[in-house]
Amino acid sequence: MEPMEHMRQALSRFVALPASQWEEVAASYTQRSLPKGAFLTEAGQVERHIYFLHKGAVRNYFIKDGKEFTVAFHFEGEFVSAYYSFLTRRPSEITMEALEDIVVCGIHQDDLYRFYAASAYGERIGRLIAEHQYTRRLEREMELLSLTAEERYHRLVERHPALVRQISVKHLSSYLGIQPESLSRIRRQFPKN
Amino acid sequence: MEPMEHMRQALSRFVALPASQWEEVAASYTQRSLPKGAFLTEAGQVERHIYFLHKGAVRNYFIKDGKEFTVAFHFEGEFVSAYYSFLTRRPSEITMEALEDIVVCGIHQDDLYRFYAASAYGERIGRLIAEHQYTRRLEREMELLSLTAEERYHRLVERHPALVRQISVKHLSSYLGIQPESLSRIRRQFPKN
DNA sequence: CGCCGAGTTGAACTGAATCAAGAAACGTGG
DNA sequence: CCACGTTTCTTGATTCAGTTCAACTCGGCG
Repeated sequence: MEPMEHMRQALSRFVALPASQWEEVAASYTQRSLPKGAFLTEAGQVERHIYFLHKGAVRNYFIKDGKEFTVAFHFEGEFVSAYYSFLTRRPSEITMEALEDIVVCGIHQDDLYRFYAASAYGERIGRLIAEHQYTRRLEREMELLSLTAEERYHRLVERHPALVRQISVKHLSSYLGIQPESLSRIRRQFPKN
Repeated sequence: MEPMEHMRQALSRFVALPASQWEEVAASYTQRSLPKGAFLTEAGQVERHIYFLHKGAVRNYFIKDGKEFTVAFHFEGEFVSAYYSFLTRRPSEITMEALEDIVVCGIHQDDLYRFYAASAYGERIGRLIAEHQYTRRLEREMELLSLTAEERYHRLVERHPALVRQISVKHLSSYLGIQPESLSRIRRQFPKN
C-alpha cells in the first residue's frame, strides 16, 4: 500500500474527512526513510513535525543521569511525534529512534496549523489526536503509580504480546521502569512469555 | 468575582473568544456548591461534565486493592473533570473529591459538543484543553519513571510550594507514589519544607 | 477531660538496584 | 562459513530505598 493511502485510512479512524479536505492535508507531506538506529527526532531539537509511521517501529525515550527511559513504542499505522516539544515549541527531551528501517510521512507544524485555521476538521483532528494521546499517558501514569514491576509486565504481555516478543529486554525494561536484570528475573518465573 | 466572570478570564488564557461565542458557552452552565469531603464525580459513574473550579480545591484519585492513588490536585481557576471517562464515555475509575468547600461551574458534555460542532472556536478550545492535559500527564509519567521518591518530592516543593503546605501527608504521599511514613521520613531530613 | 484521626518514629522486612561474572546472540571482516 | 569482538541477556551476591507493622505523639474537638 502507498504510504499516503495508508495514512488516509489511519486518519479515517479519527474523523471522516471529506475528499476536498484530504487534498489539503495530502498537499504538503514529505516522505522520509531512515535506517535502523537512526533518530527521527533528537533531544535538544524543537520538534516541528507529526509523522505517520508507514513502515517499521519507533521508540521514544529520554535520558536522565545518563540512563535511558522509554515512554512509548510505536508501530506501523500510528502517528508519532515528540509531541510535548511540538506543542510547547521547546527543545525536546525526547529522542525518537528507529527500531528498524522505517518509512514515515512528515507533516510540518506550519502546514498543520494552517489546516487547523482553515478548517473545523483540522481543529477536530488536532483535538482527537491530543485526546487520544492524553488517554495513553494517563493509563501509563496510573500503572506506574499503582502496579508493581511484575504487574506492569504482565499487563503489557496481555495487551501487546507482539510488542513484548520483538522489543529487547533493555528497551522493555526501560519502559517498565526497571533494570534489565529485574525483567530477566521476572521472565524466568514465567517461561511461556 | 462572579464565578462566570472568573471562568471567562481563565478561558481567555486558552483562546481569545469573541463575545458572541462566549454567550454560547455561558448560556448552558450550571453552578454547584459542595462541602468539603463531598464527591464531584464518583468512580463508576460516567463523567458528563467539565467543571470550572471557582472556589476551593479538588483531588482526583483512584482506588486499587483498597489503596488510594492520587493523580492530580486542582485549585481555584482551573478546569477539572474525570477527563478520561469524559472522553471515553466509560465509567470513571477516578473519583473527584472536594478538599474544601467548593464552588464549580459545570458544563455538560452535550452542550460542549454542540459548541464544538457549531464553532471552530469550540474545537480549538477542546484541542487546547486536551493538549494541556497531555503535557501535564507526560511530565508526571517522566517523573514517575526516572525520579526517586525524594526527588519527586523536592520537585513538587519547588514547583508548587503552596500545594505542599496545604495538602495532608496522606494525600501528598499517595500522589508521590509512596507511603505516608516514607514522606514523613523524607520531610524530617529537610526541616524547612 | 478524654477521645480520635493525622503524623511521626523505630525495627524488621522486601522488591528491585547494583555490581560482577559468565553465556548467548549478533554483526563484521577475513 | 567461520572466527572474532561486541553487545545483550542471564544469573548470583550484596545493598538499599521504600514498605510494613506497631507503638507513640500531637492537636483538635466533643
